[in-house]
Amino acid sequence: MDASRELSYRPNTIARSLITRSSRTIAVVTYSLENPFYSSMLEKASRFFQAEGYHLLMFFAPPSGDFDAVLDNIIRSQVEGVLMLAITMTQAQARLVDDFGIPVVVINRTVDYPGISQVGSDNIQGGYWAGRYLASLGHQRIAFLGGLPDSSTHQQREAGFLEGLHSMNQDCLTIEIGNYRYEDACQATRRLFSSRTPPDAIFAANDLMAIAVMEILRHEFTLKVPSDVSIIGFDDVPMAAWPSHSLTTVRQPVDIMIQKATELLMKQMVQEDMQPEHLILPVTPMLRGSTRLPSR
Amino acid sequence: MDASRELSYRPNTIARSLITRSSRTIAVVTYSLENPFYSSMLEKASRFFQAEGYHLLMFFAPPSGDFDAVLDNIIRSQVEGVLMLAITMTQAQARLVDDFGIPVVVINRTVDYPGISQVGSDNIQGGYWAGRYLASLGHQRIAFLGGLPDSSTHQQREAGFLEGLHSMNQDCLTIEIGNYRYEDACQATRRLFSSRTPPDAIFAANDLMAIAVMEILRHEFTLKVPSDVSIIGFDDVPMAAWPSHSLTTVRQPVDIMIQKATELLMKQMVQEDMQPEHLILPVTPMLRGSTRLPSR
DNA sequence: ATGAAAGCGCTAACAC
DNA sequence: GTGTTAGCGCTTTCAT
Repeated sequence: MDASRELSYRPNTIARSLITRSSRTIAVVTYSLENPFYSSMLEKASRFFQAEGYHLLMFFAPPSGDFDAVLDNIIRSQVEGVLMLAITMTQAQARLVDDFGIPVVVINRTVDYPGISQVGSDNIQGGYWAGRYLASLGHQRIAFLGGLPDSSTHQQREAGFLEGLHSMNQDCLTIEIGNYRYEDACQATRRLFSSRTPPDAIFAANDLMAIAVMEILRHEFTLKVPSDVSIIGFDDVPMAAWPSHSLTTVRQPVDIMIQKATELLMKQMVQEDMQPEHLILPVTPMLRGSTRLPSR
Repeated sequence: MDASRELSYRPNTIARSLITRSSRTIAVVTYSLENPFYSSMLEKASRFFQAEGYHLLMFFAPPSGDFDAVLDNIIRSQVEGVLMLAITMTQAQARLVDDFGIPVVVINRTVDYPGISQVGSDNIQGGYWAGRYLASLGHQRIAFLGGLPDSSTHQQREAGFLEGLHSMNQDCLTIEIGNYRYEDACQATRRLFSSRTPPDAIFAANDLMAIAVMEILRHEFTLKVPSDVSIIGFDDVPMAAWPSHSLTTVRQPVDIMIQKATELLMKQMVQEDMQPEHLILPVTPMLRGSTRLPSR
C-alpha cells in the first residue's frame, strides 16, 4: 500500500475490463442534442449510471448515412448496454446488436423487433387529445407540423391527431414537416402561412417546433397567439413553461421515462434472461396560453 | 476471412487498447447541460472526435462535492485526453492529471496551472463592453447578475463590467448571483426588483440568465424591455436571437472555440512534447432589441 | 494469509 | 508472405 501510494498507482480499468469481461460502459446513441428534452435525458442517464459505477460512451448518428458503421463501432467497443435516444432503427439493426447479446433500450422510438426494450409515451393518445382539443376550441383550419417523417413518434402523433380530428368531424387542413428542428420549423411555418388559406391552429410534433411557429407568427406575420392561431406542442420542455411562450403542450414524463429506461437496462445487463419490455407511459395535457380559451 | 464472417467476428476494442496502450477515448467533464451553449459544444466535439476514430466518455461533476473522485475515475479509465467544459479546477487537480501525462483542454475556465491548455474568450473585454454600453445608453442604476461566483468566467466578466462602468464614471448598483441557472436567475431577479431602488439595466453573465430576467420582468413585474430595463447577456446561444427575446449579448465564438479545443487536444495526444496553449478568443457584441436605442 | 501462474483477446516482433 | 510467441495489466484460481 505504501509503495502504491508512493508511485501513485492507479488500477488500469482496461486491463480489468479485459479479464472481468465487463467494461462498465454503456453506449448512448443520439442524433442531435438541439432539443433540450434529450440533453436533459442524457444528463440524467449519465448521472444515474455514474452513481452505479458505469460511464456513458457517446455515439452520434451521422446526419445522413452510415448508421451501420456506428452500430459496428458500438459492438466492438464492448459496451454492456446501449441506450438509444430517439434513434430510428431497422429490424435488421436491432437484431444485429441483440445477436451480440448486448442489452438495448430504445427511448422514444418503437422498433418492430421483440428482442429489445422500448420506453416511450402514449404518442397516439397525445396526438388524439391535441386534435380533439383544437377542434373543440372551434378551430376550422387545423394543420400538423410533423417531425422526422420516418420516426415512430412522428407517425403516432400524426395518426392520433388525425383520429382526434375525425372524432370531431374535421380533417387536417395540411401537413408540413419540420424534422423536429427549430430552423426547419421556421421554414415550414413560412410556407404554411403564405398559403391563401392559412391554418388557424397548429399541432407541432414537439415543443421546439411549436415555439418556432410562435416566433415566426408573432414576429414575421404579426399574428397573435392564441387569438389568431392556437398552437400545441409536445414534450413539455422547461422552456415551454416560460411565460413568453406559455405553450400548451402534451407532457411526456421525462423523469419516469429515463428512470424506467435506466432501470430496465441495468436489469437486462445483470440478469441474462430478463424479458425485454415495451413501456408506454401516459402523457398529460398541459393547458397554457398558446391555445385560445374554450368558449362555453 | 470467410470464417470471421461466418462467426460474425468483431475485434475486441478493449484487448486492442490494452496492447496498443491507446483507448481511443476522451473524457468529457461537465457539470450541467442546462445551458445549450454546452450541449452544442458536446455534440460538436463528439462528432469531431468520432470522425477521427475517438469516442467521448461522459463524466458529470457532482453538484456538491467529490470532484477528486471523478478525476480519479478519469485517470483509471485510461482516456487519452480530457475535455473540461466549464469545469473549475484547483491547481492541485490540474497537476494531478498532468502528472499522469494525460493531455487536458479546459474550455471556458482559466486555471492557475501552466501544464494544461485552456480555450476561452475575452470575458474581461466582453464585460467591459457591456458596462460601457449600458452606461452610454444613459442608464443610471446598472446591476450585475453573476454566474457561479467561483468560476473564472464570472470573475472576469464582473471585473470587466465594473471597469467598463468606472470608465464611464459609474458604479455598479448591486450584484446578484444566478449560478448560471435559469431558475436561480429568476429568484435573483425577484430580489433585485423588490428593492426600493431597482435597476434600470442588467448585465447577466450568460444568456440563459438574461432570458430569465426578461421573462420575470415582463410577466411578473410588467416592466418593458428595453424601455424600462435594458438587458445584456453573454454567449449568444441560438435562443438569444429568437425574436421574442431578441437579446443583446456578447457572442462567444463557439465554433472556433470547440475547433481550437479539439485540435489542441488532438495535437497534445499525438505529440508528447506539445506545449500547452492558452487561447483567448475575441468576443463580438450583438446588438439586438433588449437594450434601448442610443439617444443621439 | 501469501505467492505463483494462467489467461482475457489482441498486436508486434521475430523467425521461417 | 505465413506462423509462432511474448506480453499489455489485470483477476482468479490454485498451491503453499
